Amino acid sequence: MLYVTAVKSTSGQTDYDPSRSGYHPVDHACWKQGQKYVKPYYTCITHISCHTSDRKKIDGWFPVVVELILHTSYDLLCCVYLCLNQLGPAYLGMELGVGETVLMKAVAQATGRQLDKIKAEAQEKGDLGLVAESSRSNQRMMFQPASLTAGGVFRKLKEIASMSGNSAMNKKIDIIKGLFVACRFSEARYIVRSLAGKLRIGLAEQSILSALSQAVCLTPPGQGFPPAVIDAGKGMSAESRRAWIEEKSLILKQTYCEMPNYDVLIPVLLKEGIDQLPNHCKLTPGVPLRPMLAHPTKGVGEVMKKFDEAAFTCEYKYDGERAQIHILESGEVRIFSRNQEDNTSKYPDIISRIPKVKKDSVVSCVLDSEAVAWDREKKQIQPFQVLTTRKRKDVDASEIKVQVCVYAFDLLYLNGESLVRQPLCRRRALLKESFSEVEGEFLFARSIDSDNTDTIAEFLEQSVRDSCEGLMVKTLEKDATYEIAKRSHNWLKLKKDYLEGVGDTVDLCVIGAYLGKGKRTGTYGGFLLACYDDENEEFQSVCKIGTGFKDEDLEQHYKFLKDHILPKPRAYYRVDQSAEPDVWLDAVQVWEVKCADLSLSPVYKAAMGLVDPEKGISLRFPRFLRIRDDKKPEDATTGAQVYALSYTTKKQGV
DNA sequence: TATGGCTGCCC
DNA sequence: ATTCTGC
DNA sequence: GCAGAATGGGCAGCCATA
Repeated sequence: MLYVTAVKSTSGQTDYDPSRSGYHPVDHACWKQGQKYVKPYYTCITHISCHTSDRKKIDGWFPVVVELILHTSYDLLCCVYLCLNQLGPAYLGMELGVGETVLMKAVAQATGRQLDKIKAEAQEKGDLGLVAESSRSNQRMMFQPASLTAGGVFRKLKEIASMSGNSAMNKKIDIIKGLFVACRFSEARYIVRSLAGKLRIGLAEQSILSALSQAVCLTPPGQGFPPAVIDAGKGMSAESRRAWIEEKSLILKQTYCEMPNYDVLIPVLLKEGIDQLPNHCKLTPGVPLRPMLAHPTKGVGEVMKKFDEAAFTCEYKYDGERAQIHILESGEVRIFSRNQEDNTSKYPDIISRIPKVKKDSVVSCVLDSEAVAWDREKKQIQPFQVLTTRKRKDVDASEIKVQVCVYAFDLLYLNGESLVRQPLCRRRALLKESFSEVEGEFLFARSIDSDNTDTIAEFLEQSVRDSCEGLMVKTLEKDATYEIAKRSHNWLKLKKDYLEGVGDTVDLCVIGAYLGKGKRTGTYGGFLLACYDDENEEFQSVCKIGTGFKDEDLEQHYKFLKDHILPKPRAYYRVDQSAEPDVWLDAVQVWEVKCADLSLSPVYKAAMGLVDPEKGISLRFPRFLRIRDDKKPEDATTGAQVYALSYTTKKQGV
């Protein structure tokens, strides 16, 4: 028999719809008393997508949570992970090892269609998930496979992640094909998106946490079944109800920031309740916490306005890698990345220097710092691009070629006590009391506590001269805690390239375009840019660009450029195969583009031969500013000018 | 055993 | 990383 | 201002394949 996965409409698949008004988590659940409770996969993710606003998505998802609270906490955990598209906490390092390419192969095999056809259709639809959903499986089944459950899908994803070694890819593809065969409704769409790493349901971490809070507030766990209280907010005014949920939500969010592990959090939330959560899940050395991030700022004036009268400090913004260094009571040291990945085995050199930089008073702590490449001979900071060449796994201290200096700027935990609710001035004082500096190994981030505009502007200049990216600006007392849940971007960052009319801009010619995905389906999502090399009379690729466009800009570009499509590239285009665009374009328009830096590139061709026989120059963080209608393609920035920019400003990668 | 493509993670 | 958009 | 989703360069590590 031929099993057909294609079902266009998602309506009418079942009466189950937790997002409809008047939904009752007992009476209307997709489960009847006496049955073994199993959460179907499609009821976990599918229906969320039909909601338009975030608020509605949360409102639509929370009944699902309520239902799960009432039944099995394991399924709740699976649904949370599925909706977040995570396999587990980042520091456990589970990864699928599956991307677009492998997925397309799997879709092609499962449907018996040509890989090229799948590719083309995915480009046209801007979503491989939609292709999988609308394709018929060619798998011949003796029996129709059991329908997918949330737990079942989650276990399969973990199984895929666990595979390594010989022919692992084929085994992964087999599992994916097995999932496709069992897909109903629009499940294949979400399976594919999960595997591709972009769920795009308009609901992510913050909304999940909000929905979880709302659910445990209104339907407290642990009531037994059937529950006496379904809506604990009944009778409250809409306003006080909202405020109450918001308040409880902050508890969950703050706890999550300090213990970002749902495996731990969710069972405790269900057993102990939201109020007790902070008593059971605390900031713990050995478990990474979410780091404070910074908002970009367009100048000292904006900093002054944002921080108003509050006292603040300006620190160098070092160009390295965030390193959250944990010293456990046992003496063990662990190092985590900005995204809570475990980098401990990457930095044996940092670990071995901890005993000499920490004071004896320190038993346990969590440091916030930046690890920066350091040239020991010249005693100077090295560019970010040098840092990235370090080995990442199981590094042996004796084989390290790129040394690092740690620039510490915060202390979040000390000797059994969390400092995240302390103001920065106190945390910084404790940091300086607890550690001593060693040149080239461990230093405190350079800072000044000044509110003088000129002094700050000069400090910004100096930071750039000292190989930094600019400044981080942080209040010292007012709103100066490290409470990520209250404000995750509580610091300001000030870089020269944020200033209007300052920083490097180049005028580049559009020579190709890439078809957009997701919300950019139907227009170009990115473009290939080139400089003009007057020496060889050729256009040399410099970078791709995909940000800085208003929606309106994208529309305009699409309409204008469609009349300049070429069947094949001009003979005088220099483009690496790996950057080949979906659509070649005639060199007719020049764009002004801003960047933060220049880099030595194995892919892009600008200034090739000038800077290196094999490598060209590319841009770091390129973004679109505007069309330069006043410039002809031959007036674009030249390869020589790009080269000049790279060394006159002592740009780092080059 | 060497290489090249893909993936995930830094920024 | 940067940037834009809807709320 | 927040949350989410578009998109950038470039590296090591891993796997498939020559």
